[in-house]
Amino acid sequence: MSDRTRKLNATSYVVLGMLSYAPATSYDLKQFVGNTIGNFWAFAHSQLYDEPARLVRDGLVEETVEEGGRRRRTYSILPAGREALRSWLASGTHEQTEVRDTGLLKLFFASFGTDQDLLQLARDRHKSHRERAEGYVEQRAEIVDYADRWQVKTLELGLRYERCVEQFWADFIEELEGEAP
Amino acid sequence: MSDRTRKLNATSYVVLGMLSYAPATSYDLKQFVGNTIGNFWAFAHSQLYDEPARLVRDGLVEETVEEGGRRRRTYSILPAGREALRSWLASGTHEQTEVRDTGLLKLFFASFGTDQDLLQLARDRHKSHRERAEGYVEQRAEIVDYADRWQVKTLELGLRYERCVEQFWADFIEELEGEAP
DNA sequence: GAAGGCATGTAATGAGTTACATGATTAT
DNA sequence: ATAATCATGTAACTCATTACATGCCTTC
Repeated sequence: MSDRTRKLNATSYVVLGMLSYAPATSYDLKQFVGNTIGNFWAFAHSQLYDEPARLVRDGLVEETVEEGGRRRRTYSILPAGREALRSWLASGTHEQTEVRDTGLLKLFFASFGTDQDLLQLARDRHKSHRERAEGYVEQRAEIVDYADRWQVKTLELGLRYERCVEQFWADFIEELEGEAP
Repeated sequence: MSDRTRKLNATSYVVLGMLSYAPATSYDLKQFVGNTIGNFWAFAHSQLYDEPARLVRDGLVEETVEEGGRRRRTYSILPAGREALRSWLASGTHEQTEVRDTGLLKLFFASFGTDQDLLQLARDRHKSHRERAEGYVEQRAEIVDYADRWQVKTLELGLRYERCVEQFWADFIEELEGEAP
């Protein structure tokens, strides 16, 4: 364990959490993240190569290198890592949720564009949120029988969120079309 | 205008958008952002010092330095900057929305914590989203009479989102309490 | 056996965060 | 006139994004 304890961030806990299920390579992490929390919180694949290396340096994870071949690196969580995750889960959660939505930014500044732009934006966003909601429904059906109960719950929150935003844009399109028929 | 055109990002457009209303110092930007889009997409104040400087380098914004005193720097948008904003508003929007919510991450990994942690998490998150929703209601009342129409709309989306997530956690708390009475 | 995609990684750059510093203004 | 807070900025560090590079496996 290194003495200078770095402050862990969200990426750290995602990696620790994933590794709590089983040892994994960076590629495994990438796959798992891509199908689950990557839906709402995206990580570039290089982050999933960098972060485990940092956790090794921190003494929370250990690395075993495949003999010969491609010398792939597999990461396993150490007791200190499990402890870090537990203590994070037990700590208060006061950070503000961030919703990074380019569509919202464009709506905010829509006065500097045309009416056409805005209508197009609303249609794009409506479609995108609807598709994502549908994706969640499928995903839920696929995993509901065997996945971790809380993972399924997470998906349900995602679904509610997408439905809500989808509805917003639908109402908004209607409002716009009512004005300029 | 510089020849190597950097790819602008969300921060860039926020600054360009704000400056489209009127010239401003970094501090002005910080205030405006803090009261509006900062609610869902936060920017550290240093970003609002760095980004205008980059936009100057890009030839999209110009800087005038106060004579004497604190030599404060005021930024104004140039025609090329307005054009960049317009063209962004006219372009398609296909980026996925990111919802960076620590609560969601903790829910996802809740199996590695205790039931108590989870209940506490649900209560924290419920409270936080409720308060934010209430804040939006007030904010809307304050600005609805004079603010830009689309800015108000943005706030409405924020409000719907908060209500939706608030409800999720409320239902979830009920579910948990139903199990371990 | 060549092509295409999956798996694995690194380097370079750019951006974001945190901490530090200090000048101005207001309130007591 | 001192404290507190607002306003203004920079430096150091960490993190994220993008591009590059290439090995391995499947399929045709």
